[in-house]
Amino acid sequence: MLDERKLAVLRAIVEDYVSTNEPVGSKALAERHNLKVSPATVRNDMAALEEEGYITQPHTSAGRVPTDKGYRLFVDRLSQVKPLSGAERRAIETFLAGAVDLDDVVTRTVRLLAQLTRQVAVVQYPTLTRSTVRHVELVPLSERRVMLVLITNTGRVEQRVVELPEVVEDTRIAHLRAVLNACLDGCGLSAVPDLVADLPERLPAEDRPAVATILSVLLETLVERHDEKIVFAGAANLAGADFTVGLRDVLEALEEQVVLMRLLGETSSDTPSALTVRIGSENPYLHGTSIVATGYGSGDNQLARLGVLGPTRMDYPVTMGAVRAVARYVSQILAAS
Amino acid sequence: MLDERKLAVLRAIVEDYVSTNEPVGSKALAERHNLKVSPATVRNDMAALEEEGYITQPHTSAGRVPTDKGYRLFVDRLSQVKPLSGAERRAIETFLAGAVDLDDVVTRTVRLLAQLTRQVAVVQYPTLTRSTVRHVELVPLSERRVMLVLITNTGRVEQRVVELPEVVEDTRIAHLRAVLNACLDGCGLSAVPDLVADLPERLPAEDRPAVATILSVLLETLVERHDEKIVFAGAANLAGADFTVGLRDVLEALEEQVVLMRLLGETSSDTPSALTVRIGSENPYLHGTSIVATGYGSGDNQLARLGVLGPTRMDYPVTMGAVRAVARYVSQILAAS
DNA sequence: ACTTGGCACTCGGGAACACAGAGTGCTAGA
DNA sequence: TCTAGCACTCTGTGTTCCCGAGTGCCAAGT
Repeated sequence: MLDERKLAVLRAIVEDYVSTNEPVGSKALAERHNLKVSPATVRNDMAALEEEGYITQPHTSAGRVPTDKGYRLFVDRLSQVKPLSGAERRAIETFLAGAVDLDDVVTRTVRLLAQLTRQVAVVQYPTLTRSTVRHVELVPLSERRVMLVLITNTGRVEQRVVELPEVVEDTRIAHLRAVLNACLDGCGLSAVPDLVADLPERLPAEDRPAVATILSVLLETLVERHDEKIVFAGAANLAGADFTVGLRDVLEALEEQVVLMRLLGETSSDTPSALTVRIGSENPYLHGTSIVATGYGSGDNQLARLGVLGPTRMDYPVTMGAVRAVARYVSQILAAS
Repeated sequence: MLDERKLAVLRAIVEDYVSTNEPVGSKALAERHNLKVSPATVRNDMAALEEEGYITQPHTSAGRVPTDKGYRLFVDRLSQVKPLSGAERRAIETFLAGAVDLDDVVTRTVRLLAQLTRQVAVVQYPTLTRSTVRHVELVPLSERRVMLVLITNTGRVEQRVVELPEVVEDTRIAHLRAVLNACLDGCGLSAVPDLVADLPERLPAEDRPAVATILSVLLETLVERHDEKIVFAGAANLAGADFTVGLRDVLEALEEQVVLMRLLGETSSDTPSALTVRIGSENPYLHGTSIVATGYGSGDNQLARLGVLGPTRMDYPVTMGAVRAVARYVSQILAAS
């Protein structure tokens, strides 16, 4: 059905269209790529490709444009991820190495990725669920208020102000802190609910109301942050691009955490670090855009996802290379800290 | 020079143009607003207004459009801030009251403001400089690493991992923590450098290298966050608007903290809570856009600024009302926590 | 059987043009 | 000082026309 040359034609069409943003015709194709056949032959191949749904023409007597299906075939079989240049790799490394805390790592990552790909970059904050507790701190603020601070091994810090049901002395707070840390230090966050379940019973009865309140806030903190924050950067890169869907819709999606989460997709449990490419109508919400994403995190412990979003007409090999490289470096940074 | 009726004409032109986005002509003006004079008279007034530079016409034989100078006069003398409806006020209150921590307050505020004004909202994080220290925490992570956590009275938490020059026992860390808290608790952040200056000398000589390292990180934390983070929301609202400057430039400015900071402007020290309106070319960088901003914070302690950015052609009375109201409510929330 | 050159056909986009309508400035009269 | 009338000047729109890029198909060549 699709012999070698037809695939070469498809590849050429995708590459030309991506770089020129104009429907590509048979004549130009035969010239620019040395296909060693005449425009007429190319036309026949193009007709076949159109028949199969890989390309289409905007109007009669215009050049051809790849369809989503065409891009899909291109990504799957006709292209290979383009690695970054040495200079780019070094730039990434030094830029990310300057980060001072987790927030900073994420901010730098998202900006870097946006600049590198000239698309919109999207980064999900590392999930807490797989993190472990490094320290729990209780800071008395006033007689009946305590600040609960939770520090994880990824450097994340969560804090909540807890209103106590009754006055609790500082020494009792200190004791509770010691107990909590002895109990939780080094444990995975997902194990926390089980571990603290019988805690009130192991403490003096008079403390129970306060302890129960504090624990409920602690658990709430874990749950609330389960669906994690997502940030984006590079919206300015959308200004030039033309989507089949309106620019407004794209910007709205970017500010809607839930939609963005769906777009980034789930990390497939078997190959978490594989690149996911969603093209045009393959996307759950935003048709007309493509997404290149991957999981990141240290080693086998995948923490979250990052990727870029752009028009369907994007340079997939380069974008995929950038996403993969950035994911690797940020994983490295996180593992080191 | 400008009698009462001419001012009325200018007001009518601004109002009409803002609502229709089309140059407004003399005939329509005389009809829609009951000026009780004929179109011809209006034309004479318009000629005068144009002479003075308050309005202009895009081409000969098109209606008139306000200039920046015209909007300025409108804002200063011809309009009054439009208060929000009761329903809106209640909605703001309940929405902001649901915030769980400082991050959440800021996020909710910026979204709220964007939705309310249908413009891009910009909120600066409360500055640390005027905050006071509520607690300093040192958490031993390993033999030579300590996490420094700084908690302020605004609920802000800053953390840094400190690499120590030598092994320090936990008990000595605990002692240092006690000393630090005794020294700093309740003090303004700006006073911290002075307060810790002689600290190393008051401690055993063997601890000095470690103490010096920790203190330098602490001071660094204060300095680094001095220029504060700014967030925005509602970029989707830019999609419809037309700026004289390109959409791309606006989006770029929004992602550039420094530029955004300049746009929000300084809180004037004498009347910190006054509304600042910058129209078109009055803006330092982004000509063609207007900014309505104000300081916020509890009472006389102005913490930071917030505002909205939109096209010069904006509904100033409504926008100013929304900005003012949101600033008040968020100040209230912050004061309570 | 595949490739190639030739040829008629289609359609989008740009240039040239005319026209209606909105809005203006000006002048004369109330 | 305001108003009515009038001639003038634009922009935007609709029409027409034509060029050129690109196609599909067919017949001839390898």
